[in-house]
Formats: sequence, structure tokens, C-alpha cells
Amino acid sequence: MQTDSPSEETPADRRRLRVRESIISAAERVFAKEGESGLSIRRLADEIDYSPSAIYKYFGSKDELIDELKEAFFERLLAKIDGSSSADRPFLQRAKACVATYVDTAVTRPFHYAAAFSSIKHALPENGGGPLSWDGFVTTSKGQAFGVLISMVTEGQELDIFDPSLDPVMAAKSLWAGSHGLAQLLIHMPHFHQLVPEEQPMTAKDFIEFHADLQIRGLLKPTDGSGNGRLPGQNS
Amino acid sequence: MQTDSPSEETPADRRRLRVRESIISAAERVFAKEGESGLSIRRLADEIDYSPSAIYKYFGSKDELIDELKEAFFERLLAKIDGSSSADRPFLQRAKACVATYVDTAVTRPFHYAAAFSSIKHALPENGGGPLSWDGFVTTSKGQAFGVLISMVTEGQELDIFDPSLDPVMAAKSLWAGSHGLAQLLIHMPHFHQLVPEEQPMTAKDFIEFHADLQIRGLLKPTDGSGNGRLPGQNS
DNA sequence: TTCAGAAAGTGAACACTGTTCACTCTTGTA
DNA sequence: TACAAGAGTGAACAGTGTTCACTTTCTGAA
Repeated sequence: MQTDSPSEETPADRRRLRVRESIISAAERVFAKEGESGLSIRRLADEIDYSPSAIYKYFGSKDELIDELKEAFFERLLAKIDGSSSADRPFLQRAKACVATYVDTAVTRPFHYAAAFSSIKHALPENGGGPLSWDGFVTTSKGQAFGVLISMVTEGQELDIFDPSLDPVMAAKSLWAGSHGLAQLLIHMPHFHQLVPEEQPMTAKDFIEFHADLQIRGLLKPTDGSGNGRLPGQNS
Repeated sequence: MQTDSPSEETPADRRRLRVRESIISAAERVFAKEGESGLSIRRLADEIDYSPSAIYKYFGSKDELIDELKEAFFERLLAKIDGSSSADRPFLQRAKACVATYVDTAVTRPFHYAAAFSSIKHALPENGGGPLSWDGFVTTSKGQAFGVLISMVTEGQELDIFDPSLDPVMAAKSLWAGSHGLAQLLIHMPHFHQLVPEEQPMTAKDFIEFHADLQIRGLLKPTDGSGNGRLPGQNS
């Protein structure tokens, strides 16, 4: 039982925190290089010169440790796309950069990003109620990063650039899905970006830009005057 | 050493094939319900009343077995989106249905789909040359499903609906990324589709349609006459 | 300063996992 | 009928995450 007040932080507390930090940083180092499969408790224990069971005095389980790595990653990601979205540039450039930064950051730390979306809770059909409530979600780093996207959409609508009939939250989710998909494909299919029939040099960065372009285009205000947020020529 | 000719198929061959089939179908049953983590060799052996080591007489490794499940899944997926894209309906409806079918099929068999994109070969930075050559790729079910998307894009361009300045392969990849992303989010985040601030009923199906709409909109021929395949108002 | 109690750390063990290998048993063929 | 190839097995190996009784170390109060 220790108080939350830092003024009452004892040497023992600091020592404990330092060991905890050493575990995390070793885990971070191994995880970034080899991912979840390369990170075993025994190996981690070896690296920091403790016994495997010692780690359980600091983390309840391996999953709990990895959750902390993922959370830290999403905090960095949040900071990055927040920076992109608030830079001093024309709106459409910022919007594109926001998507591109998201994908780029994910690809830079493939194991972190992949791990953050690797657990399937879908298995049990009875998940009733709310394992994913709005209020609970928006407080997480992941949720806040999503919030940046929502703000971007509403800003685009206020600037009369994006289709005003779109629900900003839904549009942001669509945008998120699009960015997430490219990140995943780039991570899980090496050289996805240069998958073309002809010999044609194409960097990942270039393709990310292209994709961001298309994503944003889908949100643009229709110029044919209908502006109902639906595809032309459909009647259902 | 057995010949490929089915006419020379011996009873032993048929017996072997039957056992092999029983392994696959048991694996399929368990995998669909509990995924890769629920599928252990020992459990599989129990289910089919063989010893664990017997399974290695039919499959080189657990991964090899799972690869077969994934390949079979993608064959089903290919058939489905191929059906969607060639149905007798207006082009834009078919295009939308194609994307929607892809996502829907993925979500129906979450473990299969997730597993198909779960291995990270990205780890080693030196993957030079071609682990993912075009010719090699298009012969796989995954590759053929991708081919359907490419055809769809070119058809849209021929019909003067899609932006003709877009590279069809790149546009198809972007479309794939968008569909893949939504599928992944729906699989890995339960109730992603109803993640909204207000109380507002929204089925996964509805959101899939919405997303497909936006994806397709990004490919539409710009109506402002520029038609250069880039966002308006950018100069780089 | 002493001493109880709470932490920190440990080693062995448990219940798993995928995989291998020497072995037996069955089967088809010459 | 004999023999070889293949099918099937049980035990073992090297891992894994995790637990628990145990010892050691530290700290705060008497």
C-alpha cells in the first residue's frame, strides 16, 4: 500500500520503479526486433539478470507487460498524427499527412502495431453489453488518435471541403479502416507496395501518399450539386 | 512414389486421403471456433483418434496444416467476390457489393481471415529480391481475388465512371487496403461498427455498406473537369 | 539497536506446446 | 510366404507461461 503522492516516494519505491523500467526497456528492445514470439519471460529474465518469477512481481502476466508496450506505442502515434494534423499547412495537405503519418508510424514499429490488433475477442458470440463503450474508448491513446481523425473530418466540413452530409464519426471510422488496412498490408506482406505487373519502382512512401489521396477524395464534397453523400446513380 | 493418375489410385491411396481429409475437417471445425491458439496437435489427434505423431505423417508441420485451411478459405472468398462482381446489376452496385462481400466473408470466418495476415516476414530488413513476385502472387487465391478488384477498376474506367488517370493496379491495391482494414477492425474490435457517441443502432452490415460507398467514391471521375487524379488545391 | 513484518527475489515444479525418433504393426506386392 | 514400404505409436526433447513455497533483503516502529 503506497500513496500516490510523489512527495512521499521512498527510495524503495524508486528502486522498484527502476527495475520495472529495466524490464520494460528490455522488453521494448526485444519486442521491436522480434515481436511477441521472440519475447519470452525466461529470455527477458536473462537479459535483466533476474529470475523469471521475479518478473511476475512487477507484471501480472506477459500479456499485461505487452499491453504496456502497446499503450506506449499508441501514445507516440497519437503525438505524431496530432502534430501532422495541426501543422501550419493547407487543410488538404494536413489531412493527407495525417493519414500518411498514421500508416508510416505503424510500419516503422510493425510488431507493436500488429500486436495492438492481434487479439480476437470475436470468438465468443455472447459479448453482449459493452466491452467497447464510447466513453471507455475515447480515453485510451487509440481512442484519442481516433478523436484526431474526427476533428479533421469536422474541420473539413466546416471549411466546405468535405461532404457535409457525412456523419463525422462514421467518416472517421472509414478513414481509420482505410489507414489501418494499408498499414496491415504493408506490415504483413513484404513489398506489398511494389506489387505491380511491370517493372516500376514504387516506394512504400509513395504508395502511402497515393492511398491517402484516394481516402481523402472519398470524403470530398460532391461537385455535381447533389451533395447527398451517396454514390450517383443508385436508388436504394 | 505414387503416380498422379487417378485411374491408378489404390485403396491405400484412398484410405490415406480419407484420413487426411478427416484431419483437415477436424482442424477446420476447431479452428473456425477457437482459432490458432485453440488448435493444438494433441487436441486434433484426440478428436480423430490418432496419436499426435501420426499427424506428422500427413502434414510437415502445424503451420503447413493451417496454410491449407487459409488457402481453402481464400478460395471460397474468391468465389464469393467473383460472384458479386459479375452479377447482373448496375456497375456501381456491383462495385460496392464486391467490397462489401469481401469484408462480410472475412468477418464471417474471423480466425481464417486474421490468420491469413498474421505472419510478419517484415522482421528481417534484408528480404531483397522477390518474396512476393507478381507472377507468383497472381496464381494464389489471394492474388486472384485481387485480380477481380483490378478488373473492376478497369471496367469502371471503361464505363467512364472511374477516374481514367488512376493506375488500375494501384487503385485496386488501395481498395484492397480499405476493405482489409475494415475487415480487420471488425474482427479485432468487437462492436467497432457501433462505436458512436450517441445511442444509435448501427449494424455491421450497414457500416460495411457505408465504407464501401466511400471507398468507391474515391475512385470516381472528378466532375470538375480537371481529372488529373489528384486532390484539388494541391501543388506539389 | 533490535526485531517483526513486508516486500523482493529465487528455484523447482506443473501443465502445456510443437516436433522428432526409434520402434511396432499392418498392408500390398513379388 | 517373405519382404519392404508405409502407417501408427509412445516416449522424449526443448520450449513456453505461470505458480508457489521458500529464502533473503530491506524498512519502519518499539
